[in-house]
Amino acid sequence: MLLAKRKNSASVAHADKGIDGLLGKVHQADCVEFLSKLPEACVDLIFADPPYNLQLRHELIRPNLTKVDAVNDRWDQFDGFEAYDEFCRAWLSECRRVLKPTGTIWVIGTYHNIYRLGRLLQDLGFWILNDVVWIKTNPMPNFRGVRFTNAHETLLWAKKSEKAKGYTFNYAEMKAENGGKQMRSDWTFSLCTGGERLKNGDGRKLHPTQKPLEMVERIVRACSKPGDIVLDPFAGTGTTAVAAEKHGRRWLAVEQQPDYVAAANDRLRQLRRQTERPTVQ
Amino acid sequence: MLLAKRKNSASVAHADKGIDGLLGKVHQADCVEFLSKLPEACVDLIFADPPYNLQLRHELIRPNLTKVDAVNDRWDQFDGFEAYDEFCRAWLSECRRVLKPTGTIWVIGTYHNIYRLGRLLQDLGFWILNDVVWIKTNPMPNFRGVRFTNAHETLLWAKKSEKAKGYTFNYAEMKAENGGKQMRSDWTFSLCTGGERLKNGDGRKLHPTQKPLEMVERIVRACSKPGDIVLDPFAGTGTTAVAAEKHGRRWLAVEQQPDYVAAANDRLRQLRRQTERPTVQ
DNA sequence: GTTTTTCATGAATCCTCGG
DNA sequence: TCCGAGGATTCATGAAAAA
Repeated sequence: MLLAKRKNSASVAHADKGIDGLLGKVHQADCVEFLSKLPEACVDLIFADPPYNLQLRHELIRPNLTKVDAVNDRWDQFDGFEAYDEFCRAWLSECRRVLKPTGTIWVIGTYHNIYRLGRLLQDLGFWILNDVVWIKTNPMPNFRGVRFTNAHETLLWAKKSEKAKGYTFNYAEMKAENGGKQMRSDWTFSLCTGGERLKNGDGRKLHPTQKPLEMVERIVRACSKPGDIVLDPFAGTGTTAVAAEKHGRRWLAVEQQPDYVAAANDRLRQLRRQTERPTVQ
Repeated sequence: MLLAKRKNSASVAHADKGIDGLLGKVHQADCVEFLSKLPEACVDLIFADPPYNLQLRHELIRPNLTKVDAVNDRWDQFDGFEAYDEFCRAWLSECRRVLKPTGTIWVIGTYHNIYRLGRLLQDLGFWILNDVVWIKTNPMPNFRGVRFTNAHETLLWAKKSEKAKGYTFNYAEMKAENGGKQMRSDWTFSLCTGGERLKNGDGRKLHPTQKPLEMVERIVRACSKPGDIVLDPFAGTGTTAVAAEKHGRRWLAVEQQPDYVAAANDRLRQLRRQTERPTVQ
């Protein structure tokens, strides 16, 4: 099946050619199909921000009677937990295959999906190193007053297996960043807004869930070395690619939706322009 | 099997007698066996602090060459994830059975077990309302400098099913407690230490993971009403019972280990004495 | 130009009751 | 099970508009 797919695929069969030719680009492709063509054990760090399967059933109206612009994109629709689990098992398995034994993976989610992801990681043989909580300084309130304000998301950091050795953790750099004390598992960042948030032609958010660049940069700096290869299987608007490039890591990224791919490539072109010719004072 | 067990059991068969006679006591029993004898839909709130399945493989030595007193009790030993899952499926199923349709359950854990518990909750039909992170002001550092300081634990709050209605959430009280703003999903408490921490004869901690009373009190006040019935299937040293009693809730608790049961009952006797005859000024 | 006010908005599983 | 009415409900931030 997989072999047949490979032969029929229009894209280059790169399984045994290394991945040099794929680096530094956001590839428009299905994530699992793309990963299946990569050679084993070829990346050092993975950052994955998959669909959350939010299962939103109704509209939500604010107290001022405006409607909340919720995540209702096609890519977040799954036919129940089983379908979501199956999808995640597929991409996580491929991630594990392409991860070097010295590499680590990060996954982000909310209570809607993170418990499924965490258990899947463990079932697939990954070994969790930490869970980290992103504490949001400015979360959306709970308008109906029926729950606690959902003010955090969860990140999981895992190595390839219990026995895997030699993963990268830049302890000293993290300690320095935290004012001389060990970096803890609770990280505080604001939502991605303002100039950092990519907008489309109408001035509206281009992607519903763009992550704060600073947070992804911390992950890249903590868990990889300059020259390492960083992979993002759900690239979205390319935040991981930007973080990797800013810190001298090599990278490759996959994204299904063409409009996100275009936006990400624009963003990266702009970054490179700025780097070559820094802002005039 | 279960029926036979019931007949042979020394404890009273209380399945069809209500649970009034069981209230206000810490029962020494196997949790699943005890719960299986309770009638359906008889409790309003459950707080469960199950074994974490820490999977500690080696001793951990501090930089000053002292040994870390880790959780290595028999009750935290499981034969892999599968055995742990099976155990949790059993007690969570019983919890769901005895929970009223208007009731909710809280479960606490770390990355070692919380992803298994969260997914199990979802698979059993519970509906997660929030995950809450307990941010520790004074966590144990990571002595080897190979991971981030593990500075939080995770609590899950769920109702009996997606369709379940009428659960208790004392929104206004929580908002007041948080200085007039909605209570968020990140809670900061210090570890249970000092006078609150129960000690045995040697002056050593009696229980390895005694939870901060203030945190459990918040849960009791947020999610139950005076007179409601609170259940703790892993009572340990009776923190949930103390919290319930302090706030005028009825309660019942189960604990396997006789020494914990004795300590919890001592603690509750002391609380009642204080309540009857407040401290002389 | 400067300060103040208004307004928009963010990964959201966001109600209850009676007919 | 669905529908409609009643009623209770928001925080931080940045941009735009107004003073």
